[in-house]
Amino acid sequence: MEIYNTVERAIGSFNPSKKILKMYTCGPTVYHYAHIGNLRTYIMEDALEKTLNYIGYKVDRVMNITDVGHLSSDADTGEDKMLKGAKREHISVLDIAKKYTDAFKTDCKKLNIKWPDTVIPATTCIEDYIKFIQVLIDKGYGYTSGGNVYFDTSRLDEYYKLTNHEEENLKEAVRDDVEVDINKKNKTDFVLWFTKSKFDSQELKWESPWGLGYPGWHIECSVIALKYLGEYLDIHCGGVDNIFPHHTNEIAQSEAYLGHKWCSNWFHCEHLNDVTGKMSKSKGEFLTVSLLEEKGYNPLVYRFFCLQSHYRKQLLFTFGNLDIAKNTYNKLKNKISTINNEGSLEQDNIKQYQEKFKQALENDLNTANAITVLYDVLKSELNGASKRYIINDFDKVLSLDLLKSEEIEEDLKTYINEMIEKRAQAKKDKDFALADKIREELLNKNIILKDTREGTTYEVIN
RNA sequence: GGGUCUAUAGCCAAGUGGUAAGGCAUGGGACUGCAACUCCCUGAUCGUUGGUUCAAAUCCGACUAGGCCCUCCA
Repeated sequence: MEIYNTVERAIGSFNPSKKILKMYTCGPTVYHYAHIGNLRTYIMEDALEKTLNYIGYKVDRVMNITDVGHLSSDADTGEDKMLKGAKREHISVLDIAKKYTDAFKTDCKKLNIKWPDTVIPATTCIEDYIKFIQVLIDKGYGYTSGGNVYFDTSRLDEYYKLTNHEEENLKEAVRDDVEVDINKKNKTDFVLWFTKSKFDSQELKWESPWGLGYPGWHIECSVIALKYLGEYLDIHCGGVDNIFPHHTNEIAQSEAYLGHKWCSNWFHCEHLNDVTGKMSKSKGEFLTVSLLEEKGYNPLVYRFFCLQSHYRKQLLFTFGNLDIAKNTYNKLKNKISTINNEGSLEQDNIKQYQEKFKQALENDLNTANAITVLYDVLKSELNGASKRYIINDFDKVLSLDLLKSEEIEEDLKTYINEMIEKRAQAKKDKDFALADKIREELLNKNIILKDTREGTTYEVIN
Protein backbone atom coordinates (compact mmCIF):
# COMPACT_ATOMS: atom_id res chain seq x y z
CA MET A 1 0.00 0.00 0.00
CA GLU A 2 0.94 3.65 -0.21
CA ILE A 3 1.20 5.48 3.06
CA TYR A 4 2.62 8.71 4.37
CA ASN A 5 5.85 8.19 6.25
CA THR A 6 6.82 10.99 8.59
CA VAL A 7 10.53 10.21 8.31
CA GLU A 8 10.44 10.62 4.55
CA ARG A 9 7.95 13.47 4.71
CA ALA A 10 6.23 11.87 1.75
CA ILE A 11 3.85 9.15 0.78
CA GLY A 12 5.83 6.03 0.04
CA SER A 13 5.17 2.41 -0.73
CA PHE A 14 4.75 0.08 2.14
CA ASN A 15 4.77 -3.43 0.77
CA PRO A 16 6.95 -5.58 2.98
CA SER A 17 7.49 -9.01 1.53
CA LYS A 18 7.03 -10.76 4.85
CA LYS A 19 3.72 -12.02 6.14
CA ILE A 20 3.81 -10.69 9.69
CA LEU A 21 4.27 -7.00 10.42
CA LYS A 22 5.56 -5.52 13.63
CA MET A 23 3.51 -2.55 14.73
CA TYR A 24 4.02 -0.43 17.81
CA THR A 25 1.54 2.04 19.22
CA CYS A 26 2.08 4.62 21.91
CA GLY A 27 -0.62 3.99 24.45
CA PRO A 28 -2.35 6.31 26.90
CA THR A 29 -1.20 7.70 30.21
CA VAL A 30 -3.84 6.32 32.49
CA TYR A 31 -4.44 9.09 34.95
CA HIS A 32 -7.85 10.13 33.68
CA TYR A 33 -10.44 9.24 31.08
CA ALA A 34 -9.38 9.48 27.46
CA HIS A 35 -11.10 12.27 25.59
CA ILE A 36 -12.45 11.72 22.12
CA GLY A 37 -9.48 13.52 20.59
CA ASN A 38 -7.16 10.89 22.05
CA LEU A 39 -9.48 8.25 20.75
CA ARG A 40 -9.39 9.57 17.22
CA THR A 41 -5.80 8.39 16.96
CA TYR A 42 -6.68 4.95 18.26
CA ILE A 43 -9.58 4.67 15.85
CA MET A 44 -7.36 5.47 12.88
CA GLU A 45 -4.62 3.13 14.08
CA ASP A 46 -7.24 0.46 14.40
CA ALA A 47 -8.35 1.13 10.84
CA LEU A 48 -4.72 0.88 9.77
CA GLU A 49 -4.23 -2.46 11.47
CA LYS A 50 -7.42 -3.83 10.00
CA THR A 51 -6.49 -2.54 6.56
CA LEU A 52 -3.19 -4.38 6.79
CA ASN A 53 -5.15 -7.48 7.74
CA TYR A 54 -7.53 -6.88 4.86
CA ILE A 55 -4.76 -6.80 2.32
CA GLY A 56 -3.27 -9.98 3.65
CA TYR A 57 -0.84 -9.23 6.45
CA LYS A 58 -0.83 -10.52 9.95
CA VAL A 59 -0.04 -7.73 12.38
CA ASP A 60 1.88 -8.28 15.56
CA ARG A 61 0.93 -5.22 17.54
CA VAL A 62 2.17 -3.94 20.85
CA MET A 63 0.95 -1.01 22.90
CA ASN A 64 2.26 0.37 26.16
CA ILE A 65 0.23 1.76 29.00
CA THR A 66 1.97 4.61 30.78
CA ASP A 67 1.28 4.04 34.42
CA VAL A 68 4.63 5.34 35.63
CA GLY A 69 3.37 8.83 36.08
CA HIS A 70 4.89 11.86 34.55
CA LEU A 71 4.12 15.52 34.57
CA SER A 72 0.78 16.79 35.57
CA SER A 73 -1.50 18.48 33.08
CA ASP A 74 0.32 20.82 30.75
CA ALA A 75 2.60 22.34 33.31
CA ASP A 76 5.65 20.64 34.69
CA THR A 77 5.73 22.70 37.79
CA GLY A 78 2.91 20.77 39.34
CA GLU A 79 2.53 17.31 40.62
CA ASP A 80 3.01 13.99 38.99
CA LYS A 81 0.03 13.17 36.81
CA MET A 82 -0.68 9.79 38.24
CA LEU A 83 -0.33 11.10 41.76
CA LYS A 84 -2.60 13.99 41.03
CA GLY A 85 -5.22 11.56 39.84
CA ALA A 86 -4.76 9.46 42.92
CA LYS A 87 -5.13 12.44 45.24
CA ARG A 88 -8.19 13.64 43.39
CA GLU A 89 -9.90 10.35 43.91
CA HIS A 90 -8.37 9.34 47.24
CA ILE A 91 -7.02 6.06 45.97
CA SER A 92 -3.51 4.79 45.29
CA VAL A 93 -1.55 5.44 42.14
CA LEU A 94 -1.81 1.81 41.10
CA ASP A 95 -5.55 1.85 41.59
CA ILE A 96 -5.77 4.93 39.43
CA ALA A 97 -3.81 3.13 36.74
CA LYS A 98 -6.07 0.13 36.91
CA LYS A 99 -9.23 2.18 36.92
CA TYR A 100 -8.34 4.20 33.86
CA THR A 101 -6.78 1.32 31.99
CA ASP A 102 -10.11 -0.44 32.35
CA ALA A 103 -11.95 2.69 31.32
CA PHE A 104 -9.77 2.99 28.24
CA LYS A 105 -10.42 -0.63 27.41
CA THR A 106 -14.14 -0.04 27.69
CA ASP A 107 -13.95 3.00 25.43
CA CYS A 108 -12.07 1.00 22.83
CA LYS A 109 -14.66 -1.71 22.96
CA LYS A 110 -17.48 0.75 22.45
CA LEU A 111 -15.69 2.21 19.46
CA ASN A 112 -14.95 -1.23 18.02
CA ILE A 113 -11.24 -0.67 18.42
CA LYS A 114 -9.53 -4.03 18.60
CA TRP A 115 -7.50 -4.32 21.78
CA PRO A 116 -3.89 -4.94 20.66
CA ASP A 117 -2.52 -8.45 21.10
CA THR A 118 0.08 -7.27 23.57
CA VAL A 119 -0.57 -4.41 25.98
CA ILE A 120 2.20 -3.72 28.45
CA PRO A 121 1.99 -1.49 31.51
CA ALA A 122 5.22 0.47 31.79
CA THR A 123 5.71 -0.45 35.43
CA THR A 124 6.18 -4.13 34.54
CA CYS A 125 9.44 -3.52 32.70
CA ILE A 126 11.55 -1.55 35.16
CA GLU A 127 14.38 -4.10 35.15
CA ASP A 128 14.52 -3.92 31.37
CA TYR A 129 14.80 -0.12 31.38
CA ILE A 130 17.70 -0.31 33.80
CA LYS A 131 19.55 -2.81 31.62
CA PHE A 132 18.86 -0.77 28.52
CA ILE A 133 20.07 2.45 30.12
CA GLN A 134 23.20 0.72 31.37
CA VAL A 135 24.02 -0.33 27.81
CA LEU A 136 23.54 3.24 26.60
CA ILE A 137 25.91 4.47 29.28
CA ASP A 138 28.45 1.78 28.41
CA LYS A 139 28.30 2.78 24.78
CA GLY A 140 28.88 6.39 25.70
CA TYR A 141 25.40 7.69 24.95
CA GLY A 142 24.35 8.17 28.55
CA TYR A 143 25.81 10.31 31.30
CA THR A 144 24.85 11.17 34.82
CA SER A 145 24.44 14.72 35.95
CA GLY A 146 22.77 16.26 38.94
CA GLY A 147 21.56 12.85 40.03
CA ASN A 148 19.78 12.00 36.80
CA VAL A 149 20.87 9.92 33.84
CA TYR A 150 20.70 11.79 30.53
CA PHE A 151 20.96 10.82 26.90
CA ASP A 152 23.65 12.72 25.01
CA THR A 153 22.04 13.77 21.75
CA SER A 154 25.24 15.34 20.43
CA ARG A 155 26.53 11.81 19.81
CA LEU A 156 24.01 11.36 17.03
CA ASP A 157 24.34 12.51 13.44
CA GLU A 158 20.71 12.29 12.58
CA TYR A 159 18.93 13.30 15.73
CA TYR A 160 16.51 15.56 13.85
CA LYS A 161 15.59 13.26 11.03
CA LEU A 162 11.97 13.15 12.04
CA THR A 163 11.47 16.88 12.28
CA ASN A 164 13.99 18.70 10.11
CA HIS A 165 14.89 20.94 12.99
CA GLU A 166 18.13 22.89 13.19
CA GLU A 167 19.63 22.79 16.62
CA GLU A 168 20.32 26.52 16.86
CA ASN A 169 16.69 27.29 16.12
CA LEU A 170 15.32 25.14 18.82
CA LYS A 171 13.99 27.13 21.67
CA GLU A 172 14.31 25.90 25.17
CA ALA A 173 11.47 26.03 27.59
CA VAL A 174 9.14 27.68 25.12
CA ARG A 175 6.15 27.20 27.31
CA ASP A 176 5.92 29.48 30.30
CA ASP A 177 5.53 26.66 32.71
CA VAL A 178 8.62 24.74 31.66
CA GLU A 179 11.95 25.37 33.31
CA VAL A 180 15.38 24.94 31.80
CA ASP A 181 17.26 21.96 33.18
CA ILE A 182 20.80 23.15 33.93
CA ASN A 183 22.16 19.62 34.29
CA LYS A 184 21.93 18.89 30.57
CA LYS A 185 24.99 19.09 28.33
CA ASN A 186 22.94 19.84 25.24
CA LYS A 187 19.58 21.44 25.17
CA THR A 188 18.00 18.44 23.48
CA ASP A 189 19.38 15.91 25.92
CA PHE A 190 16.67 14.12 27.78
CA VAL A 191 16.35 12.11 30.95
CA LEU A 192 16.67 8.33 30.91
CA TRP A 193 16.38 7.89 34.65
CA PHE A 194 15.34 10.33 37.34
CA THR A 195 16.51 10.26 40.88
CA LYS A 196 16.12 13.95 41.48
CA SER A 197 12.55 14.56 40.57
CA LYS A 198 11.35 18.05 39.92
CA PHE A 199 8.56 17.10 42.24
CA ASP A 200 9.40 15.27 45.38
CA SER A 201 6.00 13.71 45.59
CA GLN A 202 6.66 11.00 43.01
CA GLU A 203 5.00 7.98 44.54
CA LEU A 204 6.35 5.07 42.52
CA LYS A 205 10.10 4.67 42.78
CA TRP A 206 12.47 1.82 42.10
CA GLU A 207 16.03 0.93 43.04
CA SER A 208 18.61 1.37 40.30
CA PRO A 209 22.39 1.60 39.93
CA TRP A 210 21.92 5.36 39.93
CA GLY A 211 19.77 5.50 43.00
CA LEU A 212 16.12 5.32 43.92
CA GLY A 213 14.08 6.82 41.15
CA TYR A 214 11.93 6.26 38.10
CA PRO A 215 12.37 6.00 34.34
CA GLY A 216 12.27 8.86 31.88
CA TRP A 217 9.27 9.13 29.65
CA HIS A 218 10.73 7.94 26.36
CA ILE A 219 12.49 4.85 27.57
CA GLU A 220 9.40 2.75 28.05
CA CYS A 221 8.41 2.77 24.39
CA SER A 222 11.89 1.91 23.15
CA VAL A 223 12.29 -0.91 25.60
CA ILE A 224 8.83 -2.39 25.35
CA ALA A 225 9.02 -2.34 21.56
CA LEU A 226 12.39 -4.06 21.65
CA LYS A 227 11.33 -6.61 24.22
CA TYR A 228 8.11 -7.66 22.53
CA LEU A 229 8.73 -6.98 18.86
CA GLY A 230 12.46 -7.40 18.38
CA GLU A 231 15.11 -5.23 16.79
CA TYR A 232 13.16 -4.09 13.75
CA LEU A 233 9.80 -2.37 13.59
CA ASP A 234 7.73 -2.05 10.44
CA ILE A 235 5.49 0.70 11.62
CA HIS A 236 5.29 2.94 14.65
CA CYS A 237 2.12 4.94 15.36
CA GLY A 238 1.08 7.86 17.49
CA GLY A 239 -0.40 11.32 17.55
CA VAL A 240 1.39 14.16 15.74
CA ASP A 241 2.23 15.86 18.98
CA ASN A 242 4.53 12.97 19.79
CA ILE A 243 6.82 13.51 16.82
CA PHE A 244 9.00 15.80 18.84
CA PRO A 245 10.38 15.09 21.30
CA HIS A 246 8.94 11.70 22.12
CA HIS A 247 9.41 9.78 18.88
CA THR A 248 12.58 11.65 18.06
CA ASN A 249 13.99 10.48 21.36
CA GLU A 250 12.74 6.96 20.91
CA ILE A 251 14.68 6.76 17.68
CA ALA A 252 17.75 8.22 19.35
CA GLN A 253 17.71 5.68 22.16
CA SER A 254 16.78 2.65 20.13
CA GLU A 255 19.23 3.22 17.32
CA ALA A 256 22.02 4.11 19.74
CA TYR A 257 21.32 0.89 21.58
CA LEU A 258 20.89 -1.31 18.50
CA GLY A 259 23.53 0.24 16.29
CA HIS A 260 21.27 0.06 13.25
CA LYS A 261 18.12 1.56 11.80
CA TRP A 262 15.15 0.66 13.91
CA CYS A 263 11.79 1.52 12.41
CA SER A 264 11.10 2.11 8.74
CA ASN A 265 7.67 3.72 8.83
CA TRP A 266 6.18 6.36 11.09
CA PHE A 267 2.44 6.85 11.09
CA HIS A 268 1.07 9.96 12.76
CA CYS A 269 -2.53 10.90 13.24
CA GLU A 270 -3.60 14.54 13.23
CA HIS A 271 -5.55 16.17 16.01
CA LEU A 272 -9.18 16.58 16.64
CA ASN A 273 -9.74 20.28 17.19
CA ASP A 274 -12.51 22.26 18.70
CA VAL A 275 -13.17 25.81 17.60
CA THR A 276 -10.30 27.09 19.70
CA GLY A 277 -7.73 24.55 18.47
CA LYS A 278 -6.44 21.32 19.88
CA MET A 279 -8.75 19.49 22.19
CA SER A 280 -7.33 18.88 25.62
CA LYS A 281 -8.40 17.78 29.01
CA SER A 282 -7.57 21.06 30.64
CA LYS A 283 -9.46 23.21 28.23
CA GLY A 284 -13.10 23.49 27.34
CA GLU A 285 -15.55 20.66 27.69
CA PHE A 286 -13.97 17.34 28.64
CA LEU A 287 -15.45 15.13 25.96
CA THR A 288 -15.45 11.45 26.72
CA VAL A 289 -17.17 8.52 25.13
CA SER A 290 -19.46 8.28 28.13
CA LEU A 291 -20.45 11.90 27.72
CA LEU A 292 -21.35 11.30 24.09
CA GLU A 293 -23.48 8.38 25.17
CA GLU A 294 -25.20 10.49 27.78
CA LYS A 295 -26.02 12.99 25.09
CA GLY A 296 -27.59 10.25 23.02
CA TYR A 297 -24.85 9.43 20.55
CA ASN A 298 -23.91 5.89 19.71
CA PRO A 299 -20.10 5.78 20.04
CA LEU A 300 -19.95 4.30 16.56
CA VAL A 301 -21.31 7.58 15.26
CA TYR A 302 -18.07 9.11 16.43
CA ARG A 303 -16.09 6.33 14.78
CA PHE A 304 -17.98 7.03 11.57
CA PHE A 305 -17.26 10.74 11.98
CA CYS A 306 -13.55 9.96 12.15
CA LEU A 307 -13.51 7.49 9.29
CA GLN A 308 -15.26 9.96 7.03
CA SER A 309 -12.29 12.22 7.37
CA HIS A 310 -8.61 11.62 6.67
CA TYR A 311 -6.18 10.78 9.45
CA ARG A 312 -3.67 13.40 8.29
CA LYS A 313 -6.17 16.22 8.33
CA GLN A 314 -7.22 18.07 11.36
CA LEU A 315 -10.84 17.52 12.07
CA LEU A 316 -13.10 20.07 13.64
CA PHE A 317 -15.34 18.74 16.34
CA THR A 318 -18.63 20.42 17.06
CA PHE A 319 -21.86 18.85 18.16
CA GLY A 320 -23.38 20.17 14.96
CA ASN A 321 -20.86 18.20 12.95
CA LEU A 322 -21.45 15.14 15.07
CA ASP A 323 -25.19 15.47 14.50
CA ILE A 324 -24.58 15.35 10.79
CA ALA A 325 -22.51 12.20 11.22
CA LYS A 326 -25.24 10.72 13.38
CA ASN A 327 -27.82 11.39 10.74
CA THR A 328 -25.65 9.94 8.01
CA TYR A 329 -24.79 6.88 10.04
CA ASN A 330 -28.40 6.17 10.94
CA LYS A 331 -29.51 6.59 7.36
CA LEU A 332 -26.79 4.28 6.21
CA LYS A 333 -27.66 1.57 8.68
CA ASN A 334 -31.29 1.99 7.92
CA LYS A 335 -30.71 1.54 4.24
CA ILE A 336 -28.64 -1.55 4.89
CA SER A 337 -31.28 -3.05 7.14
CA THR A 338 -33.76 -3.09 4.27
CA ILE A 339 -31.51 -5.23 2.08
CA ASN A 340 -32.81 -8.78 1.78
CA ASN A 341 -30.61 -11.82 1.75
CA GLU A 342 -31.76 -13.26 -1.55
CA GLY A 343 -29.86 -14.51 -4.54
CA SER A 344 -26.59 -16.30 -4.98
CA LEU A 345 -23.29 -14.53 -4.64
CA GLU A 346 -22.20 -12.68 -7.76
CA GLN A 347 -18.53 -13.38 -7.35
CA ASP A 348 -17.11 -11.31 -10.21
CA ASN A 349 -18.95 -8.16 -9.25
CA ILE A 350 -18.18 -8.68 -5.60
CA LYS A 351 -14.50 -8.84 -6.42
CA GLN A 352 -14.68 -5.56 -8.30
CA TYR A 353 -16.09 -3.72 -5.34
CA GLN A 354 -13.65 -5.35 -2.97
CA GLU A 355 -10.86 -4.24 -5.24
CA LYS A 356 -12.12 -0.65 -5.25
CA PHE A 357 -12.44 -0.68 -1.50
CA LYS A 358 -8.94 -2.03 -1.15
CA GLN A 359 -7.57 0.60 -3.51
CA ALA A 360 -9.08 3.38 -1.44
CA LEU A 361 -7.51 2.06 1.74
CA GLU A 362 -4.19 1.36 0.07
CA ASN A 363 -4.10 4.98 -0.98
CA ASP A 364 -2.77 6.39 2.29
CA LEU A 365 -5.64 4.95 4.26
CA ASN A 366 -8.34 6.87 2.47
CA THR A 367 -11.22 5.79 4.65
CA ALA A 368 -13.48 8.52 3.30
CA ASN A 369 -13.22 7.05 -0.15
CA ALA A 370 -13.64 3.54 1.19
CA ILE A 371 -16.99 4.63 2.58
CA THR A 372 -17.92 6.00 -0.82
CA VAL A 373 -17.37 2.53 -2.25
CA LEU A 374 -19.84 1.29 0.32
CA TYR A 375 -22.40 3.72 -1.10
CA ASP A 376 -21.59 2.48 -4.59
CA VAL A 377 -22.45 -1.03 -3.45
CA LEU A 378 -25.76 0.10 -2.00
CA LYS A 379 -26.70 1.79 -5.24
CA SER A 380 -25.54 -1.09 -7.42
CA GLU A 381 -27.66 -3.69 -9.20
CA LEU A 382 -26.25 -6.51 -7.10
CA ASN A 383 -28.66 -8.88 -5.40
CA GLY A 384 -29.28 -8.68 -1.67
CA ALA A 385 -27.09 -11.59 -0.69
CA SER A 386 -24.14 -10.16 -2.59
CA LYS A 387 -24.60 -6.73 -1.06
CA ARG A 388 -24.74 -8.17 2.40
CA TYR A 389 -21.67 -10.23 1.72
CA ILE A 390 -19.71 -7.16 0.64
CA ILE A 391 -20.94 -5.01 3.50
CA ASN A 392 -19.88 -7.66 5.94
CA ASP A 393 -16.51 -7.80 4.26
CA PHE A 394 -16.01 -4.01 4.37
CA ASP A 395 -17.04 -3.91 7.99
CA LYS A 396 -14.00 -5.97 8.87
CA VAL A 397 -12.10 -2.73 8.40
CA LEU A 398 -14.73 -0.09 9.08
CA SER A 399 -16.09 -1.85 12.18
CA LEU A 400 -19.29 0.16 12.19
CA ASP A 401 -21.62 -2.75 13.01
CA LEU A 402 -23.23 -2.16 9.65
CA LEU A 403 -25.19 -5.40 9.59
CA LYS A 404 -25.93 -5.60 13.26
CA SER A 405 -29.47 -4.79 14.16
CA GLU A 406 -30.62 -4.17 17.66
CA GLU A 407 -31.96 -7.20 19.41
CA ILE A 408 -35.53 -6.52 20.42
CA GLU A 409 -37.10 -8.45 23.23
CA GLU A 410 -40.18 -10.54 22.45
CA ASP A 411 -42.32 -8.68 24.96
CA LEU A 412 -41.51 -5.38 23.38
CA LYS A 413 -42.18 -6.76 19.91
CA THR A 414 -45.59 -7.96 20.97
CA TYR A 415 -46.35 -4.62 22.55
CA ILE A 416 -45.31 -2.67 19.48
CA ASN A 417 -47.30 -4.90 17.17
CA GLU A 418 -50.36 -4.46 19.33
CA MET A 419 -49.96 -0.71 19.19
CA ILE A 420 -49.54 -0.82 15.43
CA GLU A 421 -52.75 -2.83 15.19
CA LYS A 422 -54.55 -0.33 17.37
CA ARG A 423 -53.28 2.55 15.30
CA ALA A 424 -54.25 0.88 12.05
CA GLN A 425 -57.77 0.50 13.38
CA ALA A 426 -57.84 4.11 14.49
CA LYS A 427 -56.73 5.20 11.05
CA LYS A 428 -59.43 3.08 9.52
CA ASP A 429 -61.96 4.79 11.79
CA LYS A 430 -60.47 8.14 10.77
CA ASP A 431 -59.63 8.76 14.41
CA PHE A 432 -56.36 10.48 13.55
CA ALA A 433 -56.04 12.03 16.97
CA LEU A 434 -55.77 8.57 18.51
CA ALA A 435 -53.47 7.39 15.73
CA ASP A 436 -51.14 10.30 16.34
CA LYS A 437 -51.29 9.76 20.05
CA ILE A 438 -50.13 6.18 19.64
CA ARG A 439 -47.34 7.26 17.34
CA GLU A 440 -46.29 9.88 19.87
CA GLU A 441 -46.38 7.41 22.71
CA LEU A 442 -44.09 4.99 20.92
CA LEU A 443 -41.76 7.78 19.90
CA ASN A 444 -41.33 8.67 23.54
CA LYS A 445 -40.12 5.12 24.02
CA ASN A 446 -37.63 5.58 21.16
CA ILE A 447 -39.73 3.58 18.75
CA ILE A 448 -40.16 5.16 15.35
CA LEU A 449 -43.05 4.03 13.20
CA LYS A 450 -42.70 3.99 9.44
CA ASP A 451 -45.67 3.74 7.15
CA THR A 452 -44.65 2.04 3.95
CA ARG A 453 -46.68 0.68 1.07
CA GLU A 454 -46.33 -2.78 2.55
CA GLY A 455 -47.62 -1.66 5.90
CA THR A 456 -46.27 -0.15 9.08
CA THR A 457 -42.79 -1.07 10.26
CA TYR A 458 -40.76 0.25 13.14
CA GLU A 459 -37.28 0.99 14.28
CA VAL A 460 -36.02 1.01 17.83
CA ILE A 461 -33.33 3.59 18.36
CA ASN A 462 -30.93 3.65 21.25
C1' G B 1 12.23 32.71 16.07
C1' G B 2 12.51 27.65 13.83
C1' G B 3 10.17 23.17 12.21
C1' U B 4 5.87 20.81 10.37
C1' C B 5 1.01 20.14 8.38
C1' U B 6 -3.40 22.01 6.15
C1' A B 7 -6.53 25.34 2.75
C1' U B 8 -12.04 22.20 -2.81
C1' A B 9 -19.78 24.13 -1.96
C1' G B 10 -23.23 25.10 4.84
C1' C B 11 -20.37 20.48 6.91
C1' C B 12 -17.27 15.82 5.94
C1' A B 13 -14.76 15.08 1.54
C1' A B 14 -12.88 12.63 -3.71
C1' G B 15 -9.46 14.34 -7.13
C1' U B 16 -1.98 12.63 -8.00
C1' G B 17 -1.90 17.34 -15.64
C1' G B 18 -7.07 16.97 -19.69
C1' U B 19 -12.77 21.03 -18.69
C1' A B 20 -14.96 19.44 -10.27
C1' A B 21 -16.94 11.74 -7.33
C1' G B 22 -19.79 10.65 -3.06
C1' G B 23 -22.36 11.55 1.69
C1' C B 24 -25.13 14.77 4.98
C1' A B 25 -27.63 19.36 5.15
C1' U B 26 -30.75 22.98 2.05
C1' G B 27 -34.69 23.85 -1.62
C1' G B 28 -38.50 21.55 -4.96
C1' G B 29 -41.50 17.20 -6.20
C1' A B 30 -43.78 12.05 -5.52
C1' C B 31 -45.81 9.14 -1.48
C1' U B 32 -48.92 10.14 3.34
C1' G B 33 -55.05 11.68 6.82
C1' C B 34 -50.71 14.86 8.51
C1' A B 35 -45.65 13.76 9.41
C1' A B 36 -41.43 10.69 9.49
C1' C B 37 -39.22 6.91 6.39
C1' U B 38 -38.35 6.00 1.15
C1' C B 39 -37.72 7.63 -4.00
C1' C B 40 -36.62 11.60 -7.86
C1' C B 41 -34.55 16.49 -8.96
C1' U B 42 -31.41 20.57 -6.93
C1' G B 43 -25.43 23.55 -5.70
C1' A B 44 -18.91 25.07 -6.05
C1' U B 45 -14.02 26.68 -11.10
C1' C B 46 -11.04 24.52 -6.26
C1' G B 47 -7.37 30.56 -0.03
C1' U B 48 -4.73 34.81 -3.06
C1' U B 49 -1.17 35.72 -6.77
C1' G B 50 2.73 34.83 -10.32
C1' G B 51 5.04 30.93 -13.38
C1' U B 52 5.69 26.05 -16.23
C1' U B 53 2.42 23.61 -20.00
C1' C B 54 -1.43 22.94 -25.87
C1' A B 55 -3.86 21.97 -21.05
C1' A B 56 -3.48 22.91 -13.57
C1' A B 57 -7.73 22.14 -8.16
C1' U B 58 -3.67 18.92 -9.57
C1' C B 59 3.64 20.81 -10.84
C1' C B 60 6.96 25.18 -9.12
C1' G B 61 7.50 30.14 -6.48
C1' A B 62 5.56 34.01 -3.44
C1' C B 63 1.85 35.57 -0.25
C1' U B 64 -2.34 34.97 3.17
C1' A B 65 -5.01 32.28 6.90
C1' G B 66 -5.20 28.42 10.40
C1' G B 67 -3.49 24.05 13.38
C1' C B 68 0.40 21.39 15.80
C1' C B 69 5.50 20.83 17.91
C1' C B 70 10.12 23.02 20.20
C1' U B 71 10.99 18.34 27.22
C1' C B 72 7.13 14.50 28.72
C1' C B 73 -0.80 16.28 25.92
C1' A B 74 -3.02 11.43 20.95
